[in-house]
Amino acid sequence: MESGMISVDRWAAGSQAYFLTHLHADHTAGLSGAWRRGPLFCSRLTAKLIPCKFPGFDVSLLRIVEIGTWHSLSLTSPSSRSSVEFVFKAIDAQHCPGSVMYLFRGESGCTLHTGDFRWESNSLGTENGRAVLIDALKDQTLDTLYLDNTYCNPQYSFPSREVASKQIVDIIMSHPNDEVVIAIDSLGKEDLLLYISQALSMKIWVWPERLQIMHLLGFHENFTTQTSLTRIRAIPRYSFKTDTLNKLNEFRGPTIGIMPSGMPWAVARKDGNTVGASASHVNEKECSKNTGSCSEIQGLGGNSGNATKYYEVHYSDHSCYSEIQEFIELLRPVNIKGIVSSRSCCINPRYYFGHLCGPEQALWRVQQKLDYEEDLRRAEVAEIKPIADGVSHVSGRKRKNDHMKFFGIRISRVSLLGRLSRGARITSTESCSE
DNA sequence: GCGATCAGGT
DNA sequence: CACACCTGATCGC
Repeated sequence: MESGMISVDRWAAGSQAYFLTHLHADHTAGLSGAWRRGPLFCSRLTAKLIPCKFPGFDVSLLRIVEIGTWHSLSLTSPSSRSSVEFVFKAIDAQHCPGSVMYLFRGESGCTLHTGDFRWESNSLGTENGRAVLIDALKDQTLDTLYLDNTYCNPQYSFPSREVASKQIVDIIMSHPNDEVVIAIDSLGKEDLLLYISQALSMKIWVWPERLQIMHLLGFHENFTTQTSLTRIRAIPRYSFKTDTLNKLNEFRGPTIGIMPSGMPWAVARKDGNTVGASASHVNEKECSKNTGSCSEIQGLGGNSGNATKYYEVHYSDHSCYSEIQEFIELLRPVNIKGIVSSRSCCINPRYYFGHLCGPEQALWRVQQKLDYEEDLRRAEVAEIKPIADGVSHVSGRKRKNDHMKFFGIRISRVSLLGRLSRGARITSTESCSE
């Protein structure tokens, strides 16, 4: 998001406030230990990880955004030089540790930036997120939704991370004597590793820098850097290749690999057709010793020689199509912008969800509001209640250096309608890519 | 020499 | 196919 005043996951000069959703590299391009361009707003956990990720970073720039409470921000309009007030709220994005979405409310309307997020139905995190969003938006129009559209295509259907975790444990248990290698990144998949560790009552090896991250995240018992203590190791994804697996197979005994992020179920091509559809969400493959390439094993009896086997299991930290659909149906934004700019048009949110957004969605929300009023039979609900709560006041007073204020605002019916017309104008000119 | 950015790979 | 992230080349300072 670039409003001229606020940037989300963008680090070039020209903004007065910078917001970080999470610490993956594709959202921190331009950030470094030497970055000094302004206050950086992020979750408490992300703030804890930043000095490790960016040594030398000036931590006095960090502004910790507590999840679930409103924060206020006063910026200066570049054109009129007058003061512009915003309030914003962070919501757990359930993507990786510390990841959040940001909901902004100001004179120019209401904007939600999801960052990367997973919206698993029936999960506690989603229940909480839904309640927070409903409460935060009340009857207001969401003018713009910046959406994690990674899997915004009906072809993309995969199970919850809980189900995928069980599949992975099943695979490991079916190889009780083998070495196990799991590919992970510098942040994320901790819940999976914890689940495996607990299910098998076994520590998991990680490389030293990753152990440091684990300790910062509060995991002290389940991980080790001693190879002698365990047969399960998590290695960087860029090290997870046939060569590595084959060498382990050769020197440490029978080895299987697990790639918890492949896309074995179906592939949506640019022409919209599907390739390699698989209902199981688990692919068993083997590493060729000579060519270094991998081939798929058809069926269970396909064991050929001593080639290393590896499994692609779809464990995703992004929402699948049906989860994105549920999310958009909840929010009914006037405008949607995908934050993932793919070469293919297969994941354009407008293509599949155009009917759920547009200016008429503002009217939809007003109708919801009218229904709500009728239910309550109270005239006062025509105005939104003050948004400050006791918890935010306490947490705000405790920190003197973070320059945050908390206050309640009242938004009248008139200002709601004012945003309605602006939303309509935006929609007629916006395209989906940014 | 360093950082930012991009291409190409796993 | 996609993700996250590596390496290496290039550009600008």
